Amino acid sequence: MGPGPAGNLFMKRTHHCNELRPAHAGQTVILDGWVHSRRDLGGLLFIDLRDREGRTQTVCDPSNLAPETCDRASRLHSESVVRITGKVRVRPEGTQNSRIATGEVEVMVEAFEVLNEAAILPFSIDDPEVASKVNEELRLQYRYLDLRRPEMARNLKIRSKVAIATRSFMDDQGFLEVETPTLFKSTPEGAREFLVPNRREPGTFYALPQSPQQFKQILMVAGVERYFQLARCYRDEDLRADRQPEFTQVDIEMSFIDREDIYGLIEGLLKRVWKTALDMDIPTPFRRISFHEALNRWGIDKPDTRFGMELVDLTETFRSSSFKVFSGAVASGGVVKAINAKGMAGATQGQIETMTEYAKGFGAKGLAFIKVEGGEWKSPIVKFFTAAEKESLTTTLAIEEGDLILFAADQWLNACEILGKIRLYCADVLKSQGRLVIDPQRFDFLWVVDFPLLSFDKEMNRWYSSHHPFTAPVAEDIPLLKDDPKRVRGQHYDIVVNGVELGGGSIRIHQPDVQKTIFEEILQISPEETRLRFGYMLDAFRYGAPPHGGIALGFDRLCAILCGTTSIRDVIAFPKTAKGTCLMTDSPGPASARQLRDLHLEVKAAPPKA
RNA sequence: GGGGGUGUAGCUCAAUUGGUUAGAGCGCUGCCCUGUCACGGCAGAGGUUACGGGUUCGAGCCCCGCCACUCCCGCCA
Repeated sequence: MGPGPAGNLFMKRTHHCNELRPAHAGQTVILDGWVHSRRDLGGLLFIDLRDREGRTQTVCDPSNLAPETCDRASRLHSESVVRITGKVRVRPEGTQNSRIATGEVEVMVEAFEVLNEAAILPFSIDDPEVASKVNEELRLQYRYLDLRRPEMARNLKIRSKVAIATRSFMDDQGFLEVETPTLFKSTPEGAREFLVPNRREPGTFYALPQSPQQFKQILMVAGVERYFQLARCYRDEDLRADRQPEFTQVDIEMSFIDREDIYGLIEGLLKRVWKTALDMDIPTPFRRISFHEALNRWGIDKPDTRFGMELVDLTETFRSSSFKVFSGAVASGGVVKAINAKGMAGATQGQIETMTEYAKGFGAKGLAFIKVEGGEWKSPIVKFFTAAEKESLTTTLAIEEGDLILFAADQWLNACEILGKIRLYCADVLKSQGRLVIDPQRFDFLWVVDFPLLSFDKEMNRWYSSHHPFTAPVAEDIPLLKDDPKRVRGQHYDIVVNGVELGGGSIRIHQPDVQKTIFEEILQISPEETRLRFGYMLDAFRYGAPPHGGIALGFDRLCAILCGTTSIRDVIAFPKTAKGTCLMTDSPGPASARQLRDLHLEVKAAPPKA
């Protein structure tokens, strides 16, 4: 054995595991890392050493190494941490491995030190095929092992690069990064909040912010002019693949600007991010689509435009049809729309049923469809159609053998949303059958604009803000506010990529009279209540508020898209499960009696069994 | 709160219509092996079929309950 552990005490690694090349041949190096795999040929023994950067093959050759050392090496477990000292050499002819970057060389082990012996692993992490299929429950419990997998390490690296690129870009653009409190106050609107009891005054609570929305507007009044923050946000709502109880936003606000400034800024930011993370040049400016067009053509306010199957309007075709389901819908002010799911005539009973359930979820009675199979239209409703109606369908929907036509006859918004949902379902089915292939390198960015400022709540019989009450109306629509609120467009915008809502924002109201109209006349909130809920903001706006606007991007979703995953859990180091628990730390957990007493809290529900 | 999916060896999965002692690959243990890189060969250990009930002569499989993970709806201004 070479230099003992004592001799190595202050010797650090000389290279990382993705660094050595033929040019290093002859050098004595020290590598630190994890035992990725071990191949014991009886005499020769290969140990692949892995660190964050990559892998290097090391070789124990019994002809120039003490038997005792070889013996110790042969008993190394996977994932033990070792420090290896040895001499770099070019691999013998024919034994190079072109699949790893260091595959032309190897390190002849002279000595090694076990820094930490790994126990037998709960799951293997050296085979990406197997590891990627391991139950997520186990991966989350042993997250530190999961994160060692090259794929997860890559995701962490991309996330870091994107965060740094964002800060660098925003700095270049003259923005200040300002931190805002995470101990905030409870606000009645919006998502359910996490509450933090206040020890100093019994019965009072902080709330964790759903977003820094109010602080960033106050910062504009404070004269910051250009603010951004990678802000942690908290929402106590049920989880999804793309929603965690705590998540990160790229939060941005600017003064003295209009919508175009935001579009240009975000296009520049995303250009920089895509270049940094994927070395891709994305074309700008992005396409802009009105809310109305998005619903009308794709049936959703965040359209995935990477494939067709667009909605077609058939209202005029069926206005006076003898098929009362269609003509009746038109007569009561609705529309008839359809999509052509090309190649889905073979849809199973179960698939048709799933789609029918979607339609029923929107209040429809059923789902009309036509399967074009064997040269004929197979459908329960086609017998009601005239020759002219069939002719019109064939033309407008470009019907061919193998198509599946799906109809919605309802009020415009509902009909659009039904088909929008079904369109996405059909795309999923076709994708799983390999009949719809989307280039993973394709990114369809677009702005959705001209959202309605207000929506009507039928049950409460009143208007409410589609976005939030500080969203400015489009200037030319302000006269409509009192007479025709429905037609007022907000200066709100969403940025969408591949059907994912990446972020949204708006130009805010900075004129007190418009704000007063919105609160008191449109939203019907009393001056007293307005004062209570938004008092400090309205106060701030009295002392010189610049016109301003901003946007927030979902940073986790952004990273997920860049990493090619659909679950943001894959780009968060320590995510929560769908029930909001952490399987590694076993949180949340009960509080001690002492803690509760200090906080003046009494727990009524039985604590979960310890 | 509601609906769907999954749960069998450490991991990934099998197990015919409810029928003998629940199998395979990887991993693990032991032995052999000097150019492997998913090394190879031989042998071996390893199971409360998530958990609790029920039906049955007999349950991994059927029924009821429950737990965990996951996807979706509601929810997320």
